[in-house]
Amino acid sequence: MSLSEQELIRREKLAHLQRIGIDPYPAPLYPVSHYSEDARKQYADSNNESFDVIVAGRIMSINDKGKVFFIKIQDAKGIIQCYVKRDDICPEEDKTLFDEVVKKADLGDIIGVKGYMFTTKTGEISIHSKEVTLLAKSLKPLPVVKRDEEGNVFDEVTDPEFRYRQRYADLIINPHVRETFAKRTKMMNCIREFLNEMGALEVDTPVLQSIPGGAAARPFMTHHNALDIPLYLRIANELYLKRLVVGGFDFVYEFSRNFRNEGMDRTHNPEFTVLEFYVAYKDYIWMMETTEQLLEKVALASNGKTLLKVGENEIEFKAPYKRISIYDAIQEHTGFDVSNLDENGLRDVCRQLNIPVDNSMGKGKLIDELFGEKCEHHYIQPTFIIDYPVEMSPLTKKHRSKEGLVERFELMVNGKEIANAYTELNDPIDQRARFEEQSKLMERGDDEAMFIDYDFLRALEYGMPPTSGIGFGIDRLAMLMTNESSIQDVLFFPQMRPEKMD
RNA sequence: GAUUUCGUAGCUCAGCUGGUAGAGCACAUCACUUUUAAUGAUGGGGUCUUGGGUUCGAAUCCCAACGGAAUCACCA
Repeated sequence: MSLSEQELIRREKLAHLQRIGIDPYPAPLYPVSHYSEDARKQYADSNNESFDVIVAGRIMSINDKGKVFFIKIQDAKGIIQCYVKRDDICPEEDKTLFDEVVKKADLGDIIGVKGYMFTTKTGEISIHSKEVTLLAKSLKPLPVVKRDEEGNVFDEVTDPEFRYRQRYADLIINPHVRETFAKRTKMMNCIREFLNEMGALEVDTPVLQSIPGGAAARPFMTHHNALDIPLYLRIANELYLKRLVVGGFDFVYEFSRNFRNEGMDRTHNPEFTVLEFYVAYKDYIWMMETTEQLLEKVALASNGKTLLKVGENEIEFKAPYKRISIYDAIQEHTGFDVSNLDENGLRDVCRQLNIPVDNSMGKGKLIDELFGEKCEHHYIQPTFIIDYPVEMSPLTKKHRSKEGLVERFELMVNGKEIANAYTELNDPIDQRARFEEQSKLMERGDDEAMFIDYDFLRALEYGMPPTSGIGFGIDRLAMLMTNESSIQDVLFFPQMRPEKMD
């Protein structure tokens, strides 16, 4: 690995510091007293009455005026300016500290500053430094992003490859990235609070599964050496949470990292997070109401309001949301009433609408195609699409009154599915028949059809209470709440092709 | 996986129809004891992603590889 000129200079500085006895990576704790923001606020709140502070952070800008330095350091809460005067930090003859630590400081170095709060001539609340300590030397030059008083940003680093591969650097130089991830965490905390208050139990279920169930997708495969068996990374946790409902936990939830071996794009990453929760003695109508309440709370928690700007659109998360059956949605956007059509009739409609079809597609898949191609993208405001045909929902209970349908809804927001919920199928005989139906689809060449999980059927045979369950795409929800258009921007470390390091 | 497009200094980018590279910031040295995109002076830094080809001559044209992005396919 060859080093750039700047990297060589920094390494020489490091060696020099060590030669003169200054440890560039000291071990003892540094007694930080304030975060930058808190110090500034306390100072302003007390009518600019000074007090002592000890702060620590990364040097983001250095303004060298000779025997006076203005150094801006960034900590977890913000940036604060430190005024460093040579004769203040080195009142005696010996000016080593100033000459070696302050004068030779680099952008990116982490330092600690002891001093007191004051306001500079130009009116900036700053720290008048009395002592400066090098806490960690930075050897790699950080991209320099400058900002002026009006908030204009100069030379912003926007290269996605740099930002995703070196997220640590992205987080240092792009404050809005830190905000995005803070919002994501607020959102998850809000969901936890909401569910915990309702009496839910957060649980962990297996990631390594011998039958990848609960969804239709290609799994990642691995191998367990001791047992000498293939194992799959989970594509969903649904069947395990239902086993827990059978076991007597009435209300369980899990933030499940799922893995699907499919393509990657703006809304898909091979590993992604789904919140699933299951509530005994409820149905999908109750679940719609709960979903509305939850999303309204989430919007408030992460943005302080319910009307959010998402790309070109303004989306209102205040409950209640519109509900429309999938057949009505298809009729509305295509003009075709497909509610009474059989497989061949549906295939005909698809052909008329120029939707490519093949013979492996069953009735459910065809309806799914129609909705996906012609309807989905129209639903910008939160909308529940309800009452799906039984063929595309092998884990869902049959509709209480409508023949051939199941009690299921998907929540569409900004033209994308963000949640999927059922009144869960708890009839073990029916469930077995549905699995067998999937088996036939698999034989027909549908590589997304579900495997039969006999242990899950055994669990249902003990009796599962009537239950409603839901899965939320947490990454997509985070995209909505943070107004990001790519899943890569709401994942700290999105999947990338490995970099060649030589 | 397919198509389109991009890949020049640590960063952001120029470099027109081929004549062996420039700017700003950053960096180095100096000046300046309240600056703020500080300023002034001087200076260093690039096998132009990699490998082939065309040509007297390639950052520039052609082919391939590698990496990113967008669109499509698969999926959430």
